[in-house]
Amino acid sequence: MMSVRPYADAVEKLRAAGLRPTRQRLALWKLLFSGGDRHVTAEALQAEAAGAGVRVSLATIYNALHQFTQADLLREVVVDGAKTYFDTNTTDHHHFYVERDGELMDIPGEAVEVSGLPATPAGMALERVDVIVRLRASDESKA
Amino acid sequence: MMSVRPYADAVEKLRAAGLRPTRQRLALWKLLFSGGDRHVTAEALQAEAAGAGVRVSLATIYNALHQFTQADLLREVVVDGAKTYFDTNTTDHHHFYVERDGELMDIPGEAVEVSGLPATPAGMALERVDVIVRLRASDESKA
DNA sequence: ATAGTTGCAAAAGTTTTGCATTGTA
DNA sequence: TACAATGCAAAACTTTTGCAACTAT
Repeated sequence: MMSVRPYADAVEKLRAAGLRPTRQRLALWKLLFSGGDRHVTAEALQAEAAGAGVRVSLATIYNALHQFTQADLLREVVVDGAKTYFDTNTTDHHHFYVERDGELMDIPGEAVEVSGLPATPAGMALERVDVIVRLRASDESKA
Repeated sequence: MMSVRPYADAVEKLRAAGLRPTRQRLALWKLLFSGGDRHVTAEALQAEAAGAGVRVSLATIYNALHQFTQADLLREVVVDGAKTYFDTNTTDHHHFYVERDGELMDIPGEAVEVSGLPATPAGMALERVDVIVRLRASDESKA
């Protein structure tokens, strides 16, 4: 018979990824995938979990984030040397990045086209093309 | 009268940037700008300096790299959360990145065009558009 | 002589690791 | 019960900071 518990989806998706549906992974899953697309850092996710009454160690958060990434449930986004962002949107897309706030926004991938790229060097295969549009508040008094 | 010492250019460029042409900065300058375009990490640059018989502390390397960056003599490139790269090419251009080797290659900027980007959000000004083409060795046995 | 620089070591920050404990199946 | 996952604390790393000693002008 079919389960009617919440998380039924999550349980199956985790199993499909070869990951046991543990309490922690389910809690993180819910935080990550309940709303729309999200961009989180390990630290922010831990704070959220804590706010939701779930105690998860940072080590476990990192473990889960990397496991989810390997299972193609998350995508790592590199925009700032200081912090690693994980994106719940794993489809082909790009990013706006507001350096001052550390805020990331998706740019749908279908619209964007990059032309004029040279051929991939011999012996190399194209893995992915990342476009990062860096923004600053236009009313910043300086610069 | 005109100086015929090596570094004459460097001395002037540093002065123009408001930086004293100290022994360390001149040595780093030479390492950075003697060849063609280069992509270096702080650690790699220190190793190079050491190999050239110049002892410079990592702290000084970081100081110099950031000062050069502020003076628009270098450009910071973010491709990997673990390490910060500095690029001696400050003109508008993009990058190939081979994750496995941590190798960066320039893609001339004139050729590349990014189209279909949505309008910059209200109150925001466009700072820069970075295109990173991630590559992997095509003969990698796995994945 | 003065003010900017350097070097060191220690601090700060993020991410990873090792191992005993716990929980899932 | 067995094996994977967790949590903690400590380690590993890169980058930054503070301050005494040094050096360019």
